[in-house]
Amino acid sequence: MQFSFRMPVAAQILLCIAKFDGVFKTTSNFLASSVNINPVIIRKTLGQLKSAGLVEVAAGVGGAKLVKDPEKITLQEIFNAVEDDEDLFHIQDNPNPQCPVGRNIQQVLGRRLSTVKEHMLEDFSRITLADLLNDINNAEQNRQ
Amino acid sequence: MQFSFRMPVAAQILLCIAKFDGVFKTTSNFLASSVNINPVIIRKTLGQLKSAGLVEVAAGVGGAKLVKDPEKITLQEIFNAVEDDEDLFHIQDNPNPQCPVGRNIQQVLGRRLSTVKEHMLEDFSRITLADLLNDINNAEQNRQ
DNA sequence: CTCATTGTAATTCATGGTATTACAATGAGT
DNA sequence: ACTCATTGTAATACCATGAATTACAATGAG
Repeated sequence: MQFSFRMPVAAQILLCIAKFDGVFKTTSNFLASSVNINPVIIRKTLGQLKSAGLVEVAAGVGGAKLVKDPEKITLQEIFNAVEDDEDLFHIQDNPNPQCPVGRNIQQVLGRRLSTVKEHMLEDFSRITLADLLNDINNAEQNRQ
Repeated sequence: MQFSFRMPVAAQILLCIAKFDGVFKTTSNFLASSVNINPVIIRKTLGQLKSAGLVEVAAGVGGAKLVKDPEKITLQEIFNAVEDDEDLFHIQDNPNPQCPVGRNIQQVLGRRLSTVKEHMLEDFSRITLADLLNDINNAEQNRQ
């Protein structure tokens, strides 16, 4: 069990936009070929990133641009842009109200797990797009 | 997108076993009625918890018991018992090797995200079954 | 031996993520 | 104004997986 593609795809999209800014027009087809995923998924994701105020997309002409500096874009924003705001874990909806464990489990576990999720988001908030871009550039250098 | 029932169910099972120790025989049917889930799922989960060395199950007779004190059982153990050891996020398997972003994204994002997962597991390791049992008992008191 | 229970396999069902097709709307370039 | 590549979005199909369910042999105390 793991989270879906969404956040990693969104991150890769933003990395490409940042990396190829001014060099290539980053259309959904261009981005799709980097990620190796369907262009429609790219457009949908770009729409979510646009709603989150991270990019602007040129309808008609094509291509996307960052609205904020890579230093100002965190993985938390990216995560929130493409994932619903829901609990980390699915806790059974209808536990037995007759059972002292069942009738309290949602509240008890829910509280504990929401703290864990908050910490995860804090971790994400400390990772910026600039960090990732740096990582990519370093990895490219080491490759040679 | 969220994690499945598994870990919360496993936690509830262990809580019931701890809570009803010596009072009721905690068969899969008994546990299933507290969680309100199919008994087969309970048995499968109990099997995983047994493999992890957290409980012992009386085949034939029925009923399960904790092998360790609730203070010694952490949410991390429970999580690892029922979830595969895999990355937190699914990162695209076949990114474009021609693209400088595509050919490095797995390594770069993977490293960052595995750190986040480690932190999550550390959080889990600080929550014990005894903590949850306490939470349940407190919630029960406040209910009156 | 009996019988409730476990362990496990097999099957079905439902959900949700991803792929794909299709097409109207957009808007710079001519 | 027209063209045309591209976006935005709906609709549909497909598939993987989690959960429910059925079935039954194996277990082991009484």
